[in-house]
Amino acid sequence: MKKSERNILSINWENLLSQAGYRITQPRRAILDIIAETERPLTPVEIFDLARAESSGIGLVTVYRTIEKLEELHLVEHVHHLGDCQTVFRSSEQHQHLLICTQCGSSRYFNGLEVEEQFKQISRQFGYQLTDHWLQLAGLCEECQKKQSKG
Amino acid sequence: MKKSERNILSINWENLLSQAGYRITQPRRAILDIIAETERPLTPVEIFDLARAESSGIGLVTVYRTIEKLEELHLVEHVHHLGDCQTVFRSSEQHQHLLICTQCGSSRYFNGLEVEEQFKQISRQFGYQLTDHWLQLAGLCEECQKKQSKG
DNA sequence: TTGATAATGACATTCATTTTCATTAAGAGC
DNA sequence: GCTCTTAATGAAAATGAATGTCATTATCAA
Repeated sequence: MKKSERNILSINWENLLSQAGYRITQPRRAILDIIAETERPLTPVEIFDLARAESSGIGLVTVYRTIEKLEELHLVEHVHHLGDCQTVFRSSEQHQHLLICTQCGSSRYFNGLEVEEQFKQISRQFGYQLTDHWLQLAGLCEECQKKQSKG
Repeated sequence: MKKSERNILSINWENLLSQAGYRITQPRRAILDIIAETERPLTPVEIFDLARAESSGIGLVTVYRTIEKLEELHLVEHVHHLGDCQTVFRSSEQHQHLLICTQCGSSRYFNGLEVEEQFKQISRQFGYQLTDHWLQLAGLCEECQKKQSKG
């Protein structure tokens, strides 16, 4: 990838990693770029393959370690996709929920303030002290709906 | 486990497996019993260990294969617990959502008809054709809240 | 420019899951 | 109840993701 093409998001992540005391290295840069510019969740191995295609010599271990740090800084999060929960996608700014296409994997966040209020009520009703919730919607995106009706 | 103690649910599952053309074997029976009578999600390996404690000689492969069939008949489903999504829990009768304790894992289903209506609206709004949703709440159950305030 | 050390990648290891295959046993048909 | 087909089994091997180890390298503060 040419420097001029680099994603603004990934440059921003570099600054945040730097501020957190982590060093910015070539392998790390390649991994950041890939996650930042991909519109769908990726597995560690997928990131590894993509990174190898760009700049050879990156180790899978480095991918895991970089994901770890990005996760620690809440810049990416784990996501459900096709029965796998190790896939990684960039986080949204606030706490939001994911809407993911079952066909192409393209994903977007949405705000779910109304439903979250209901979650609290439901938990109270059963005597649970709610600490966390996991909500993810899956369906066909507009693009894939078009393709399907054509094919 | 004595025959007289066998879980009604697991006997019912036997009939459904039978009707689907699958044979009822001793190992299968032991696995059904364990899943049916456990009030929290279990990993395949946990089921394997429990089954071995009861009747020795059961293979881990058999556990995987039995889970596969139970899942195919929608009698169990995969659940999120402690960063793992290979854990298995018995399904509810209708489509319901899971409320799981982060401490002891004890789980229960709840009805979420109101929220499901909102999911449809949200998807429409973004042009997605909703096919599936994943909702899971996590928190402390009443028991674990008591223990925590004591300790 | 230098030096402390964070980060790297190759390699080894662990562990869950899948595949293979010879043997066993369920259960339908007689 | 007995026989026979074949689904199901468990041991062992294979796979593959994730983690641990360690000598070498490269970042970046001083």
